Amino acid sequence: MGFSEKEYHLPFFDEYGYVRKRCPRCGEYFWTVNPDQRLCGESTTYGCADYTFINNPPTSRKYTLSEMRESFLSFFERKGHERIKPYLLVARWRDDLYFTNASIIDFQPYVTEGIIPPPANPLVIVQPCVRFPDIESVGSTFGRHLTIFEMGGHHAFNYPEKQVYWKDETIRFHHEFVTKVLGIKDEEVVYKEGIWSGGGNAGPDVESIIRGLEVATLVFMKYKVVDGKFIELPIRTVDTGYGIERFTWLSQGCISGFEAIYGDLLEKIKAMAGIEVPDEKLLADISRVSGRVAISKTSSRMENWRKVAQRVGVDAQELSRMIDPLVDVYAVADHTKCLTFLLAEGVVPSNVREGYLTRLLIRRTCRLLRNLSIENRLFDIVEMQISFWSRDFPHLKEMHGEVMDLLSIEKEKYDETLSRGRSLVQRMIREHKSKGVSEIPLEDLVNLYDSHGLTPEVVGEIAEGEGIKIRIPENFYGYVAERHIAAPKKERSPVTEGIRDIKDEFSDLPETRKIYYEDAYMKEFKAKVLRVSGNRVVLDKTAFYPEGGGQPADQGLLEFSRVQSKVEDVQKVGGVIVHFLEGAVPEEGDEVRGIIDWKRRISLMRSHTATHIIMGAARRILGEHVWQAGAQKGVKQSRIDFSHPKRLSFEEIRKIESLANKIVMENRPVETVWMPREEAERKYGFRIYQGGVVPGRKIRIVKVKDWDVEACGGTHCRSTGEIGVIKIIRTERIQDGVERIVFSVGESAVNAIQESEKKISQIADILNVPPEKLEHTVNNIVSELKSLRKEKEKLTNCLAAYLAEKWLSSSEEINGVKLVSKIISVKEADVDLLIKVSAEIVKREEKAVSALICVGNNAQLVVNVGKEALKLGIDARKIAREMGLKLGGGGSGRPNFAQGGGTRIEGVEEAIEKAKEVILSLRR
RNA sequence: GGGCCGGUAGUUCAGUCUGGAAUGAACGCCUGACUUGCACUCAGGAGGUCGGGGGUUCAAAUCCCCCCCGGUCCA
Repeated sequence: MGFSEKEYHLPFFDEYGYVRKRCPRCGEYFWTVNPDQRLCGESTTYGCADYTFINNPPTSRKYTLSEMRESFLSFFERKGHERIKPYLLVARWRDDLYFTNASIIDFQPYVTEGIIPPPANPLVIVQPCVRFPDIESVGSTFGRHLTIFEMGGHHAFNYPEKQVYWKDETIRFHHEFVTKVLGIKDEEVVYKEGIWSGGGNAGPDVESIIRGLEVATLVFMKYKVVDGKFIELPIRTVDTGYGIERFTWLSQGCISGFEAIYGDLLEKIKAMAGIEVPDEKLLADISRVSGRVAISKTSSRMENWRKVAQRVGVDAQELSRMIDPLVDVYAVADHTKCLTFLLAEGVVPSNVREGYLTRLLIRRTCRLLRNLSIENRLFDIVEMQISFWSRDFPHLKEMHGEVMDLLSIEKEKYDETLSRGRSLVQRMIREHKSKGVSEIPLEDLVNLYDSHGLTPEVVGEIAEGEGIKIRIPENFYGYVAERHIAAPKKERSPVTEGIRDIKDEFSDLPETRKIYYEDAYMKEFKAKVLRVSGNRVVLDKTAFYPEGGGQPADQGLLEFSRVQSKVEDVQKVGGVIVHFLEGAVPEEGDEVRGIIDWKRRISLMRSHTATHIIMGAARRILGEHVWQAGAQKGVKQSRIDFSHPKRLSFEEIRKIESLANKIVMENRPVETVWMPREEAERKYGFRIYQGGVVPGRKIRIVKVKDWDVEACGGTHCRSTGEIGVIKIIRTERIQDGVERIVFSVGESAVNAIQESEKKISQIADILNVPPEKLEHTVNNIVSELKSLRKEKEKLTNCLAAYLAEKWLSSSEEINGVKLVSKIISVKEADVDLLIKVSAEIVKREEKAVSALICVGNNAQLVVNVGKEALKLGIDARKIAREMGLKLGGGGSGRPNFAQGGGTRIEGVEEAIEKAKEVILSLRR
């Protein structure tokens, strides 16, 4: 779907003499002031242009990143925009993506959907962004792709009743910035038409191309995409993205964006790795054509080098050898910055979500460093990144300790994975070698990567040392991905079905007045019935808390015309609260009395406030990386999940518990206030979003005095003392990097303590010792058990030797072998003993065959054949099988030893006879 | 959230597919011999609820189900 010329044909273009053209190579429309220009001028894989700013910048001077950022911000400030502080890298206020990957993300969906007003309008922001999809390209594209970068955005939100500015002004602002502030000539600036869509929104966009490099995208968001159709949005948003790093590179005209961004930091990494910088002129030539590089799942780095080599006129292999180390250094600079910023925000590397992406980044960095033979410098480089970026981002310094801790834990895990993997691969290789296979099959490579995290490169290294070949197909990762897709998908039943059913049913009703927010201690209330539908009742106001924020719904009674019905469940549908009754229902218009099950409700309130207290305690004991990852309150037990890289130690749990109870005992006030979202964010930071996304223009802030502040919709105690006591029951590990604390409060906590006390005292009673001597006694018992077991073993051996001797003396000679056959009751000897006796017999008499049956509820038999008897052709398996059949079962084993059995115990005599028969028949 | 791999001696692991004695292997540990001493070597020894619980079976480390713990890939 494309937009017509009308969408892009702005007064600005006519005024400045721009003409519209279509690029014959890439097929895109663009605007230029140069009537002779044929191609669009963007350096892409189509080859419409090269970077012509290398060693020849178009700006009037060189800018550092910091200067460029400031120029951008202050220009738009002068143009009436308010400067806004950047948001977090981890988009914790959204559930549809992990990282902030554009400046507009900060204002979606609440501002763009019109739920809350923007913090300023128009506004300007420089937002650090993280993007993982292009990670493969970082380095090879000389700075066009980065995993972490700063996006400058000036945004205007146009409401039907209030227009700020739209397309023409936006392009004029951009043009003035690049020409007047940066000093780039008009004719250098090409505008390319485009369509932007993302996050459910879409609109036309204009990309700004200067000397081959796309430096900014000006998006005019005016549609919502629903079922593939564009629907006009009431609020039209100017969404611009200026690549601050790209502008900086452009202004410096250096070899790559990395020189421009990192300066001496890059030089230090180069020096560490001892990089021989290739010929400057050749390097510049490569950089100029690097816009053609596009690495993806279908095109490898080598393929791209072939393209570049062809243009520059060198051998592709040679080019790769020369330039790969430098490209790796570029990627290291980028990745270490990114991981430093992420860890500084408290992201815990794990196997899920943003934690997993962070883990990937760290592991990738380690591999790059290994390529460069400076694996041991990871921490040095991160140190350098922290001090380098602290100038502009002071929080990095504050989080220095946390960053290093998280990183070293993760590094250790990776090292363990690798060394585990190494021995695994070695064993695998030796097995292959012993079978005469000279190449590791693809299946094994996939398995090693998928199940053990070993990349084919790592496997190759080990294989080389073992002298075995491996062949890595070019599309290895694509192949692995395909296998994942092939896995069958499971159908999931929609749990919200019931809710969806009633959604429309009550949508015409006014919002229910929430008494539980006005007075959380209201136990009874009077209200009017607005709607009754089946067992579902809606009132004009209610003190029943509907399920939400991990707090279960209230229960209780609804009383009307001297009838009481049980309130089973309470749900919120939009702003309407629906009560689910059991039994009789009132009439619409009735006056009813609601009675809350207060014992339940107060327990839940205590649990909820306790959750906030524990979060505060965990953060203080464990560190700033502690973020809530989920919570559920209950009457008996509640749980709270949070990010943390290690299992909690017993000591840590105790500290958290003690600290939490200290806060309880201090009886701190708990305050709840409603305030505008933007004000809350400004005042308390993004920490308030512990419980996840909280919709709405005004949000409810719950404050435990000088301890914890969170956006929360739950009901809370007035002061912490009401909780009584918090008892941590246990901890679990939900996922790598996510710990769960299960706890009880108040009465339930006391019950839990009493329960465990009871258990101890019961155990003490069983052992007949006072509880304080339990440990000692149990130790004694265990060691006694062990020594008794050994003793028994010894005696069994003695007994076996004795019985063997005894039974051997009553053996019968059959067909040249000495058959010892016995039927023994399980009361006299169990199978284990018989096995020993049997072994003893054939050890003593090599011509012996022992066939013993143990009879109890079933019959189990053991057959041993002595060495001499074996030579005569006697097979224990055959005897055991035949005997087993007589017992209604079967048997098997090895030629000299076999077992069998069956349930037909009356067949034991027959079985023995059968043994004799078999011996007769088997004799060669 | 889904897929895959693993849990056996203090440690690293065989054994699991194809049920039948854990004489398990190596390293480590203990005792002794050799040695001025150490290392090496040799001889001997200790060390196991086969992650837990159910089921199938005459018989389960092994097959089936559930749970716990660890690893890993993908969204």
